[in-house]
Amino acid sequence: MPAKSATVISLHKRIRSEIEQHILTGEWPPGHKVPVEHELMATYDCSRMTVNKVLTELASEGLVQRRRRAGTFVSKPRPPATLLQIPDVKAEILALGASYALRMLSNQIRQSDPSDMRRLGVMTAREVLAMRYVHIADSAPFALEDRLIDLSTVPEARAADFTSDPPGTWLLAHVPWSDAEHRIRAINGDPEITGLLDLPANAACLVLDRQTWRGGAPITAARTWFPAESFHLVARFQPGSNAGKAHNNQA
Amino acid sequence: MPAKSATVISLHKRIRSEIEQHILTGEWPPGHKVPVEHELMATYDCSRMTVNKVLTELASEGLVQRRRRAGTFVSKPRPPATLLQIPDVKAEILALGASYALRMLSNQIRQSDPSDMRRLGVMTAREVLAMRYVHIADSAPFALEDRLIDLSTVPEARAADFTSDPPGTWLLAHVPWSDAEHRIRAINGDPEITGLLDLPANAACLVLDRQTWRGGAPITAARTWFPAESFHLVARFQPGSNAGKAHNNQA
DNA sequence: TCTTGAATTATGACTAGACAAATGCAAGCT
DNA sequence: AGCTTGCATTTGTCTAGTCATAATTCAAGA
Repeated sequence: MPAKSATVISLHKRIRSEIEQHILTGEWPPGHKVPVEHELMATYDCSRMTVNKVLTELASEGLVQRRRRAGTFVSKPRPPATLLQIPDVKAEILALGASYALRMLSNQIRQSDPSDMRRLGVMTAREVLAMRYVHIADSAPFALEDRLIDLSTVPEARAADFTSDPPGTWLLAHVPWSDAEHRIRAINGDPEITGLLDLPANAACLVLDRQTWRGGAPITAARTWFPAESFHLVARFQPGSNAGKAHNNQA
Repeated sequence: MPAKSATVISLHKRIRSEIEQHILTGEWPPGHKVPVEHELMATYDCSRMTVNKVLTELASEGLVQRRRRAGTFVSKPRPPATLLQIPDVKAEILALGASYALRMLSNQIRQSDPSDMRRLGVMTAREVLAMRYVHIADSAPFALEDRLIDLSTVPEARAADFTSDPPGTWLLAHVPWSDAEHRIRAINGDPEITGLLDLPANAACLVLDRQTWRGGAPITAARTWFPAESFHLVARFQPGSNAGKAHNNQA
């Protein structure tokens, strides 16, 4: 009988956070097989119900997937919650039945300057991949995107090919994230923006700022301009356990 | 020993959905005490672990709150997920340190016309409360709102006083919801809108369409216009178990 | 009256089993 | 080779308890 005294934190919480760590740090990448319940029983010297509780929780949150006889596997970074699907502009365009193309306007690897550091919310310099490109649907500009990727968090991005999949789609498919933030607002477009989107000067645009983290480390910061009137965001949801806090601000 | 054969659906799922029904239909209003675990054990003729699993799940999703010795209670409709806090414009304005006021432009109870029915997504006529008003922050227009409340779902709204709390705030505090949908877009405001918000003609606005349901029944449909540049929406979230599906559309 | 402290009660955590259901795999058959 | 079938593995669900912990209630004492 395992001693249970002196455990300040409950056992299942400890097991849970250890497994989460394995997944979040990338030590257990998507598709990796999590040890079966009997192994975890042995590892943590506890009963099956305890590890089952943990794995069931993680599965209900989508972090892992479980299949009888097969086992438990780390989920692929999921196309997720609420407003999150939107950043995959390529998938959205294809879903509309249009053809997708990417026009890269600029693309460089550089040391982060103060403005980059502010966008990523970090204090120290690092290498970043900075890009600006236009999403093209059926030969017409669909959205303009300005993106920064933190290469110290996502070194794989250095070798990624963004001609078939745009950076947002590539990141969704390859990098698991633990936190995200969206800022949405409307602007009267300035000539630089409207010009790239083939819009009349002063046309309204929907601007989506998106930032993601993995653990505490920044993954990417992106700003996307969508032409107004031709585009809107939809989100459906249940009250659920969303721990995220939402608020709005005046600039 | 309870028979477990012939149960096509698992026991804890059945218990769970029954309790959810009690809450969602309003039979167990916010603050209502859920039977203690031993009572539920007797009701469903099962072990404590089974009802505990159900109640723990519901608690983790925020539907109920549990306190040792006190018991389990239905949660107050929570100021919830992702972008949901935004609709409480009054709270947002007060949080900014400004004074709040409501200017009611129109307010009537009527049989729903075809346009109302489309907004609420229903096929049959019913009584609705239709309002248009401006949220005022420090004597200046902050947002314009057009709202429809389905009085067959929320008969209490008939007697509600919207001079201190605007309808959105009142609903958040009084009516639990099970589903919501947001549509967000930017528009170049037409003169009617910009006039009411003291904006130059053609100024960009952020438009938020919000609709909520309880069970399958519509609660309310609201459209809010926010001046661009002075306002943005922020949402932070984790990948979590958000069952909601999100997508975007072209109009 | 106010405070302290103990009894009570409900949840929280966990165990050590049980049987059911699904499914991947391999052995055997065609 | 391709197909079927049975078996072993793994998760899914559930039981009937134990001990721990928090918090409310209530009564005794200052």
